[in-house]
Amino acid sequence: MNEDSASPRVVPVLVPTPAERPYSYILPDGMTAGAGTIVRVPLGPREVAGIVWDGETDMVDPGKLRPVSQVFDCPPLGEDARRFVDWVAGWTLSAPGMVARMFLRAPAAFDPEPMLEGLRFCGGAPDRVTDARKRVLELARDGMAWTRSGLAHAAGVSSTVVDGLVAQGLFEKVAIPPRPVAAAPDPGYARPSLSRDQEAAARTLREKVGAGFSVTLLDGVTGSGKTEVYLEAVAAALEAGRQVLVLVPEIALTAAFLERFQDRFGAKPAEWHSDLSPRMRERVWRQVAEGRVRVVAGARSALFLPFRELGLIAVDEEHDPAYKQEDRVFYNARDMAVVRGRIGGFPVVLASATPSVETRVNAMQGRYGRVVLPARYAEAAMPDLHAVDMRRHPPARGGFLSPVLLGEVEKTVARKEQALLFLNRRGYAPLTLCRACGHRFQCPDCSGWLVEHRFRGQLVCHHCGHREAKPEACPACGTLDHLVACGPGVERIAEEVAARFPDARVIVLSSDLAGGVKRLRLELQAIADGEADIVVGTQLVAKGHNFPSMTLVGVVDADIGLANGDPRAAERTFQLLSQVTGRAGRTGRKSLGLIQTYQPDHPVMRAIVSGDAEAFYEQEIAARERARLPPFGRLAAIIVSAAGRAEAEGHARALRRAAPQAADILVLGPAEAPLALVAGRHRFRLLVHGERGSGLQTFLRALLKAGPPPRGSVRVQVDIDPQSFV
DNA sequence: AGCACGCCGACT
DNA sequence: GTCGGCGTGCTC
Repeated sequence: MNEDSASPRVVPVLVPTPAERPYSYILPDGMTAGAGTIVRVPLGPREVAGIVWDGETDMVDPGKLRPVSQVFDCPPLGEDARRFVDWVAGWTLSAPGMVARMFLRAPAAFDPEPMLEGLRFCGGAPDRVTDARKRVLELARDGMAWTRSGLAHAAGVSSTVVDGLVAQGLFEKVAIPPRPVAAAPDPGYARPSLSRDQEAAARTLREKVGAGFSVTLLDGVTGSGKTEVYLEAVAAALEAGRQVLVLVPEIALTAAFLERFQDRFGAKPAEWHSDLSPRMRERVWRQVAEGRVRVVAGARSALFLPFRELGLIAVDEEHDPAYKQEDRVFYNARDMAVVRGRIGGFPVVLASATPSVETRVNAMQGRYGRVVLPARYAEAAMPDLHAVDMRRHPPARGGFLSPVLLGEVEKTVARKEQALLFLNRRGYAPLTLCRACGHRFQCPDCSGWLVEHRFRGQLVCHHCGHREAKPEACPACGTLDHLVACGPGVERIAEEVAARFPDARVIVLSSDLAGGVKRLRLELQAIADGEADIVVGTQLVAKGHNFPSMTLVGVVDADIGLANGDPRAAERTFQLLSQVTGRAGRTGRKSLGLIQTYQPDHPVMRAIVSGDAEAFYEQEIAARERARLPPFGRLAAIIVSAAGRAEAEGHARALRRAAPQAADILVLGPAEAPLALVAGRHRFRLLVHGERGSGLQTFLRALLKAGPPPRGSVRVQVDIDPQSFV
């Protein structure tokens, strides 16, 4: 260190505030903290965790400077991770401190995990030898360290037996390192037997590992064995001594993935998702930082774990909208994974049966590599797919299932096989109205209808969580028993099915299942074990499960996602329907997919039924190119929200007026956001549409700087690459 | 993002 | 007369 010892050393520290730059702190004498070190610093009235940053410290009034209060005994955040924070902040127009905060999501993990208290046999004999004592000593004689309860348990005795022996001085106390959250995966544990196609794909991916940055689309239909293939890339990275991250859209539902991983590597990966207990969270975070965890399977936030030797990211189901985070820092984990790979100089694999248009185009234009798995693996056959024209086969009055679909359900159940009825709508009915006066139940804080959940007897808002008991009488006109449910949700479909097939075992699955993730996993396992005849579920059943005896998939309302004017609607619907119908026939039995629609001639329905995905993609890509929409052009949304409608609209208009001139960038709006009122806040939206290669972020920064600063309840958020753009 | 300070309604 | 609502402003 060549600093002038007379002047205090000042370090930049990124703290969790929306400030544009790191704050400066004094590093007290005797404290060392290089870039990446996690420290505790005073911030206003509280103390927070921050990260020592690099670069110049800001000139700041020396009287304001406060000292770093603690340097945590924790591996520092590496150079790559720091550049990643800077990049994500610049791309998303978020404050770097807010991005850094995502890396610091396990505060208790900054202190080392306490050592476990262990016991080691150090010789000698007890005063009296009993059976129980003999069993304990036999185990302990090898000189290994045991925990008190572990030793008692292994010997099949009560821990008081161990205590007795300890009291006699037969054991010495030793410290045992904390237990790893996941056993080490062994790349050679079970080499898979792959088909010729899989083998070729796996070889391509293996060759990417260790050869610097690359992105490869692994494109293969449901059941073609994508997972087995990219697990070979994982094996290669492990052999090279690198850590691996596998991103999955909804980790809570991917028990199946964990098991396949275990079959291949002899151990499960560490999991990372919002449902982890705080204790587990800390341990995973810490052990990732220490390099003790080699593989993490996680939701999008796992991208911000402190890996020290990351050498591969695989993004499973890369097209899934769940990768988009839309609060605080708006980011798409799939795209940020690519950035993380570029910074770290390692390969990224994007896997999907129905890739996003963006990724397809990137592969087509040669920016990404592409590996195709053409056929279903082994005996798994594709289901026979048909559209059911609801105009010609209408359901019975009050029902939503056509006679065609009901007939097939009946046959399936009679064969002791399983049927899945898919409807992407939770609850019983999406709208309740009064037949006497026409009153509709609306959320008091949002511009959406209240969804009836009959099982709970409630009306629920799916946007803000507001709930109220369903009344007997209409609150507007007071008429009793005249409230009617309009439209179906999964609960209502289950009711229709139960009435028609009273002896069938019906399971309803949606994210609001009581009992949380644990219960969900149990139910999914029960289905896989054949403990249900008919499953009624939302998109949550569409993702990655393997239900061996499922031979019929019925899509109750395939038109749902197509109604709005969103340019991504067709792509979304195509992906969802492909995924759902892919649940059928995964073990080679003859299987059927029926798609109920009022527009059987819609390109999406034709693509699904004919299996001609290529034609569909070509058409979608051409349409995007014509409209210069992503990835041919670039989009950003500016969302202005406020307590009052006028306030929000006024600020949005002011921003629009402040927009600088740019030849290749257009500002549209403001328009009332698709959901104008959420949780009591009114929202308006500007859409910024630029050419590819236009300096979109620079433009946005200039726009926000030129516009009035938000005041009062007004809040401004920027969403780069918005998922829904109406 | 938190957190405190500060000025206006229903209550120990 | 106080407790508490959330608007406003600041944090190296």
